[in-house]
Amino acid sequence: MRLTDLPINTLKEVPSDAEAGSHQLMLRAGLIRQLASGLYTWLPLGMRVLNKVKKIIREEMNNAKALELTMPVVQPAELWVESGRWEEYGAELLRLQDRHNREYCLGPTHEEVITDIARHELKSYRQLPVNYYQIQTKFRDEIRPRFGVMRAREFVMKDAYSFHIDENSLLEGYHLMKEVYSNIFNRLQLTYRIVQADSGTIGGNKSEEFHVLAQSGEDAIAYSEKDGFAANIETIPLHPSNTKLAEPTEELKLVETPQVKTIKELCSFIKVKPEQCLKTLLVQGTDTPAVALILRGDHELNGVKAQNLKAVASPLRMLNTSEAKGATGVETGFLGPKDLKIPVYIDYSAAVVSDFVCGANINDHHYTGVNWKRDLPMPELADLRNAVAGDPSPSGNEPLSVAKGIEVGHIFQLGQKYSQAMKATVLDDEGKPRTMFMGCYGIGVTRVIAASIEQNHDEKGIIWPSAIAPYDVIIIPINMDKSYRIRETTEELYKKLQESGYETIMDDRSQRPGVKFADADLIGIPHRLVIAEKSLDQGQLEYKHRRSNETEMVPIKNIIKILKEKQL
RNA sequence: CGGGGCAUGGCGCAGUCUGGUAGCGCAUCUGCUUUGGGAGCAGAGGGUCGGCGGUUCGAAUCCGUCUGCCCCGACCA
Repeated sequence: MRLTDLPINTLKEVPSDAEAGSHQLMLRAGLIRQLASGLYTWLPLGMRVLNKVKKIIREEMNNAKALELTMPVVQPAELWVESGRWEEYGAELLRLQDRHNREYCLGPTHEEVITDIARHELKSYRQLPVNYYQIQTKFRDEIRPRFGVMRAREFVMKDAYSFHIDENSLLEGYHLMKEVYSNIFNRLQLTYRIVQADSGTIGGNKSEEFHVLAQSGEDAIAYSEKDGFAANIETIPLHPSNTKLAEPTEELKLVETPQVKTIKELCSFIKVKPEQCLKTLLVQGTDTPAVALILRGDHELNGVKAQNLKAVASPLRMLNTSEAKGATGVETGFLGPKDLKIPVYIDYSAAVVSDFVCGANINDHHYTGVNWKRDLPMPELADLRNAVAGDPSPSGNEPLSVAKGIEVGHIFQLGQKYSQAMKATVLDDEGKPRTMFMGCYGIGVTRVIAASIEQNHDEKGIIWPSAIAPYDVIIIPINMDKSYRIRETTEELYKKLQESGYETIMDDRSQRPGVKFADADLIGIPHRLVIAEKSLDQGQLEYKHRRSNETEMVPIKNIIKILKEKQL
């Protein structure tokens, strides 16, 4: 493609809305443009990347005998009522009505539709197992779209659904998909990790997530290299600490702390570390207006774990400041476990802190040098927090490391949740109807692209992995307008590369070299070939890989051979 | 949905406090020069200052209201 035929509108300045690195680069390189909150147009350059990702996914899915189909984006409410999710799914499901006031939704996922297809199309166990998939636009009315295409409302997803006669077959299908996903993410040249996960609203039994490791990730993943364990920090059960409670060394002291309401403020006000402070959170109780949960200052409450306590109302609800004050008589910043007149639970790790700092249950006051047993009785212990780096791995005693991840894939063993609700049965070898077992498998296609950029960029721009680069090669002629030789050589080279199957950009714009170099770097084309007078005399051109800092002179006539060698 | 911020040419911003001729950089177009890392000079086009209502002789600026977008928290591929 000649750049005179392909308008690439690269931006020097960063659009002020873009926060994440990948979002900024996608806008600057002209891959996408925002239409409204969470809605993006894929421009021609971005579209090429999108198509490459789709192609890889299709090839690997087809290899595994999965069958491609396409289901409607708009789905009738009846199916969702039948599965129970019309009520369950909540505000994220965008509901709409047609001219006859019939109810529909925009598909955030397609379990209902595919189960409906399966119950009509699949009659016999002889037809199983089957895996249907599609690559299609989904809509989820996210509360807060952000990071561009990373969390958009409209996005492209590859979703696959498998149908099985029994649990064993489901397991086989699940493991096959796990392998297929690994192949896909390997081909996409992503650094990723497979993580144990919660199945959330989709439901079912076991599920695993594929996370691309990146600083900007929204999920925190705990892992241990040695035993190969990895899980979302929210899903890891934690046990009572082996640490012994140390003997008190400080006197209990009441300290005036005016307006000091957060752990951060407290730490700088009285010069302690967060792990030496205990924080008190109030949630709604089952039979009481309030239950107090005590955590170490540096730890995070885990909602699912807290919700599992009998005394805590489900679903979990934090009290707002006025309710909290009503239940305790104290402002929220000054709550503490000592002399608190409501049910109290304490996280295991908070129970082994001695000489700690906590709210005094008196406005504008905290205690320092507080010790369990000496100054107050030990409350009931529980596992209340998210795992952090250094916690022991559940599968051994290795300390866990924590990394940020972007969820790009999720595989589920759904079981019979949908097939049962929607009566999807086949006849078995005795002619009896049997409810099918299902698996479902998603890949965030558009998110994969953002994730790839998060992992592959530098201060100049994107560095595409060869597998998904919009073009393989860019030719930059220097002073083409003035030199017939340059033009001629460039045209010849362009033709030769195209014929050899390389997707090539030729920058034939009348721009200064600096502009061309900057654009080439920004849009991240892997191989750069520069044609200039000085090297032409030797029959050479300059080769540079986007990832490398070095250029080298190579003979023009050997260029195809050289590109082949560089392909890795 | 709760908390915060922003809305002025395609993009990034100033001007708003203290009402009085709408401005800068980038981008775009024309011409000349320039051509190995986002050029220089000369010229040009492009804005009902998010919408509606109000105050005023006069509103980008003050008041009210609505809308959109972004950021921080609870959801997910």
